[in-house]
Amino acid sequence: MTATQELTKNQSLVFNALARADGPLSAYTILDQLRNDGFRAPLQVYRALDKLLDYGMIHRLESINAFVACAHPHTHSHGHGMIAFAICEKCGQVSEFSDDVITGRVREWTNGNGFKQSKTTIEIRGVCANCSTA
Amino acid sequence: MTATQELTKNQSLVFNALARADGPLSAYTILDQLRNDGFRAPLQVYRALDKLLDYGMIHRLESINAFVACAHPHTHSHGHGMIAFAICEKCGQVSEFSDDVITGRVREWTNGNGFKQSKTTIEIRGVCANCSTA
DNA sequence: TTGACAAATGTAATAACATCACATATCGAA
DNA sequence: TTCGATATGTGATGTTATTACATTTGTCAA
Ligand SMILES: [Zn+2]
Ligand SMILES: [Zn+2]
Ligand SMILES: [Zn+2]
Ligand SMILES: [Zn+2]
Repeated sequence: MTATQELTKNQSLVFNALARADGPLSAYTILDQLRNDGFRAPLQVYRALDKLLDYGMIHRLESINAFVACAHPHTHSHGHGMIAFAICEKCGQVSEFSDDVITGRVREWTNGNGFKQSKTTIEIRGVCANCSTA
Repeated sequence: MTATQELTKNQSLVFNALARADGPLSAYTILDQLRNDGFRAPLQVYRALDKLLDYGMIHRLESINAFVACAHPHTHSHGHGMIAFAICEKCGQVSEFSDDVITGRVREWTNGNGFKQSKTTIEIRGVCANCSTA
């Protein structure tokens, strides 16, 4: 299966919940939103989330235990450059960006130290432009 | 109070547990290690951890829900440069480093986007040099 | 010294996040 | 059609973190 194709029923429901949200959602928030669609247990959500993470359609924000739909599904190639997230602690907005210099510096460190990197998390918490002017 | 001074009893116990560990510990692991010292409830650990984080003596690893004693308490100035952690998924070893170029690039992004950064997490998961040769 | 306030501690209960174990169903290829 | 891989349903359990409230300890000024 390729990334943007033929999701199963549960995967579609979970992805759509994230896609229509204006910010990150926790697994249990998703569960509550999908009760009327037949969801009864956390595992139904977590299994779908795992697949969607595999497909690169969503991201997990480790610092807030939440999940967000990928903001740039067509433009950035997950798996190559590292992705950074700026998370507003006021409104929950998440901005996603990729920086080749950061990616390069991390690679230099890992190569220099014989560290075989598998996954890298870069999360910036703070207050977004909108919320600081308001 | 300054950072490396006069911890309270509980703060000392928690800090020493982290300092003598060879890797990160979860709050509940610390709790279990301190049962004989009178610890009975998670909050006793979490409260001490919060203070030690304030003092910059320990770090929280968001991607693994664990805490680690600062590896460079005298050399790096927490609060200025951002700190990155390389976490071995085999042995648990954590290497801590700080990179001015990464710090600068993140600052460029946040300044350019009007984002007021408060805390930044950079965590690299993978396998350390020792574990990949073994 | 004592009264008052801040900081630290003790404890139980609860909330929030995530996985295990096992049964059943669905789908596609041999 | 039969087999294996994938997906699903469900309850129980495991793990991480916080709320609420009572008590103790330390500090300092009146
Ligand atoms: Zn993305
Ligand atoms: Zn905001
Ligand atoms: Zn440190
Ligand atoms: Zn290792």
